[in-house]
Amino acid sequence: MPELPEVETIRRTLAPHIVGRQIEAGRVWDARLLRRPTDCDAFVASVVGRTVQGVDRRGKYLLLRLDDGRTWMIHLRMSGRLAWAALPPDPRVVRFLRVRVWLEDGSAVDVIDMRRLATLFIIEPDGTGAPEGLRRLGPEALDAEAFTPRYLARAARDRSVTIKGLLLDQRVVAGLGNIYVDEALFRSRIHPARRAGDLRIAEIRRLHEAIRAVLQDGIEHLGVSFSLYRDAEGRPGFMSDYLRVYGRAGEACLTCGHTIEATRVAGRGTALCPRCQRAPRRRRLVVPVQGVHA
DNA sequence: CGCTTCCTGACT
DNA sequence: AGTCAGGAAGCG
Repeated sequence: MPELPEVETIRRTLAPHIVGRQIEAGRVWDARLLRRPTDCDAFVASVVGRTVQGVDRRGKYLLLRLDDGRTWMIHLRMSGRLAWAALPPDPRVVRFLRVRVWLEDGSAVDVIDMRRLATLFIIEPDGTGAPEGLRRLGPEALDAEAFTPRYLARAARDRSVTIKGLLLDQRVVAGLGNIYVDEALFRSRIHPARRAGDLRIAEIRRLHEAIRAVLQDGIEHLGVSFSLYRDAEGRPGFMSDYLRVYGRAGEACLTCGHTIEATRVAGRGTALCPRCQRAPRRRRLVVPVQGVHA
């Protein structure tokens, strides 16, 4: 579920409650979320007694820095939530409570996940135990030094993948997901099924700017809450009100009035305005007959 | 590179 | 009953 703006919002709302506090106890209800270590007791033992020194984010990964140099890494995937709770768990979500740690002040932090797709790792100070995905992450989408139009142009050059597929690849740029990719492509007037290598430099520049703008908008509006997403204090985001194509199939384009279309690109549900986002040139299936004139 | 899998729930 | 869902890893 959560993409960069949602994970960043969770980070900001969780940090004040957990940084500087010691974890006194922990409980795991579903070991399927544990990736390293995979054993419940071993996992609990590695966090109990630790003080959280900071909460960082890389792409969609949350990184809780522990005082022994290790890192508790959480990826929320599709339906995961991270919630700070000063009270007993909300009865509506208690059936989805998978992991809970108690802090020294009596509050708790819950990992809630209906679909059980979220993953938890303990990473050693030297990086041992980090998942491939974290190690091979591309530059942060909002890092103006690393993620530049020039970088994006190089990443796209000669690539036959669709531009949407390229942007969803976390090795290329870290933090984008299905919603913000569709929004960035709409704002830059680029059709998601265009081949990445076919984009002109002016389009790459527009796209780069649109990516930054839409992510900043997302953070400013505390993320998109279609159903389950909430920040660490249980509040929904209101970026949904500012989406221009995602979730608006069948409605009128806010720019030109044409009906927003739902299709499938890069294996994902995709929303676009067929008038504002010009379709890719059809690939020529037949080689044209060679010249007949002398 | 695209397709499948990991899960559960909501919707058609 | 079948399809789809905001993610990513693993397969061929």
